[in-house]
Amino acid sequence: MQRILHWAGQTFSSEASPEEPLYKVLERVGLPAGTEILTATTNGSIHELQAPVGDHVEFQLLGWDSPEGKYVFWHSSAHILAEAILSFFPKAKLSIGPPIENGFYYDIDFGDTPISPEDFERIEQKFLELAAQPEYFVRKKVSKEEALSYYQQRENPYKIELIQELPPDDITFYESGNFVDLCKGPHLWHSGPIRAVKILSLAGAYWRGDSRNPQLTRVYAISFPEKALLEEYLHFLEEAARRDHRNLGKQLDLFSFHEEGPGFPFWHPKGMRLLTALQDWMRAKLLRSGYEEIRTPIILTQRLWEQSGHYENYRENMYFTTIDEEPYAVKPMNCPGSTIIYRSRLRSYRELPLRLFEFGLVHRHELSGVLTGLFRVRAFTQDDAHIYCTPEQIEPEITALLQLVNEVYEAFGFSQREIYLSTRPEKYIGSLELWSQAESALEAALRKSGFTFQINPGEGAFYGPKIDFVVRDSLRRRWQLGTIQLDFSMPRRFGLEYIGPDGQPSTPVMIHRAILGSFERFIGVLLEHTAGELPLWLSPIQVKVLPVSEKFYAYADEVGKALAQAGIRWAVDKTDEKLGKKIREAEQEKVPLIWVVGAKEAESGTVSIRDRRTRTQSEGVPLAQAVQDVLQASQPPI
RNA sequence: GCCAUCGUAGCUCAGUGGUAGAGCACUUCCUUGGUAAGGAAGAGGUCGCCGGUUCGAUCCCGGCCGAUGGCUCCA
Repeated sequence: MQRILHWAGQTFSSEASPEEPLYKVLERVGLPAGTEILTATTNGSIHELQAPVGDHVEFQLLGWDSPEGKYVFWHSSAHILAEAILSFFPKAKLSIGPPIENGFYYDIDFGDTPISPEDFERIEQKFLELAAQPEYFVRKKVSKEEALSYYQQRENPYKIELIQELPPDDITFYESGNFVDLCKGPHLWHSGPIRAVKILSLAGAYWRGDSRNPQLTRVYAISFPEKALLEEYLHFLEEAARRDHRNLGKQLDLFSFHEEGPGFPFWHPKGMRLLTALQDWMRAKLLRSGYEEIRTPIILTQRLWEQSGHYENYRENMYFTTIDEEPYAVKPMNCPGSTIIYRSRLRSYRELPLRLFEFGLVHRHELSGVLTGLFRVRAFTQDDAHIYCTPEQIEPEITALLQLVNEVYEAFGFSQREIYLSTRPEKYIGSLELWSQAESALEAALRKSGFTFQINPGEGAFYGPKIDFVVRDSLRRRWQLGTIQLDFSMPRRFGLEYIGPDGQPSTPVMIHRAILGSFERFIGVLLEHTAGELPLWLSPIQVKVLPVSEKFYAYADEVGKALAQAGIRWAVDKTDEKLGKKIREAEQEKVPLIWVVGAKEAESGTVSIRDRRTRTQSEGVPLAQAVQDVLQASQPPI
């Protein structure tokens, strides 16, 4: 039978019998089987190189560049890692070891002899020795009894549990070297291409992700076909660490965290300048887009949260207090407050859509172990809004919202975006008719706006479908920011109504939406995206004035006054240091514009500008013109 | 909350069973300087908190607090 192979844009063909393994076919036509070519797909599913070709005709051959190649590569690496670990920890019990987005892990019960980071080096060395032999991955079909008795001998309850849940006629072991593991595959033909490995970290992980189960040790690692690729990856990790917003927050004196309030950020003066610049911009933009601003109380009576359903479903994450012997709760969300304003008087259909936004400060009790800088905090300010509209208005509202979201992300240079539409889950409230109307409105709006999006079937909230927005930063990391959620539940729970043209009351649809998500988290993302080099319009200090010596303080103050009058954020450095030192400090502060003033400038009423963004200098710019230039350059995007 | 690792000066970190150090920052003095660190002196720590072992603990042990990496990527 004739087989067709696709590799690197070329097509090859060869005769092969069904029993012949795929790698033999490759070798016959002179392709780099098992070195550059790691695996293959046929009809969209992975076909191992060592597997007989069977009656498949067409094969797409895949290397390191493909997700499937990496998947197989890392899956096999997990086996080698387990083998290497077992050589030092013979009593360790394996559970599962899958490939992940960046590398792979293995969850292992180390019993009484725990692994520590000091063991990493010798395990890595052992790993490379094993991989270099190389080890061939051999698939073996075994009976359920065989499989069970193998792991009963080794007293491994995890594998036994897994086997018991498997169909009896579809259990496979993979052998590689002296190592055997229960595994469905697929794997590399052999370990030869695995030439570099790094054990990254240890973490606790519950067996099957359930906190009632025993906790295993998860060993994270990553492997590569070239040492240079590992180096590159380690550089990426270093760069990510350099951009860590927690470090930048400290270095740039923006915010801090303290034992006195774990998970509650303290905003310093420069951080507040950034936060308010961001909020001012957002506020102006929303007011221009047909929104009205509201503010609702932080503490509200517990009865309200019982009515909204939060008390029942979200109590674990809420803070409670007592006022005049009555139970109250600190708001974890802004929506109930918004509905109170909605129903504060009778509403007409003529008012809809009613768009109310609130920069709402919410408090949520997050588990202590999940707190992470500004990314996961216990108090944050959402750029929240609630749109009350009729079912017919959903589509135009979503269309307008998509445009708004687009403009906002574009303003920060988040040009790579992913959009997800989540549809009706199994458990839902509201009528099927309303759901399908809403889902098709969301989809129609997305299509009309020309955005590419993915559908996550059944992933919507029980109270309505939603759209989620994910951006990629300059290091290509993914961040979920905005969300648009339709809500059929809350308007009913709170008895919201509007009077229609026929004089009869109807229930509005509520759209919850946040674009940045929370200002705190967004600032964290923005700091990592820009490595702290914020755009001029957001910089806490836009211009730093550096007098060459004490003699020019008076002129520096004059310059500062001009900046202040123009509404530009500025600072002057009056430390007793030489100019070089002041420049260095200002550069490390990541100030976009440095204005040097000395004898020449004072005399001629000019400034000498050092621009961080263009790495250029221009001397003798008249003060008035320099101020105008900054004003113009610091205009926020639309 | 659970697991692992960590917690020494404002920051970054070194160090030891016999009550502690560096660089930067800070204060003072000298210096009045032209595009990424001028010089000198000084001040600053109950070595996260509580308890235990010890003649003696920052160091060893336990608990607590906080931080970091993880904890629905399922053979």
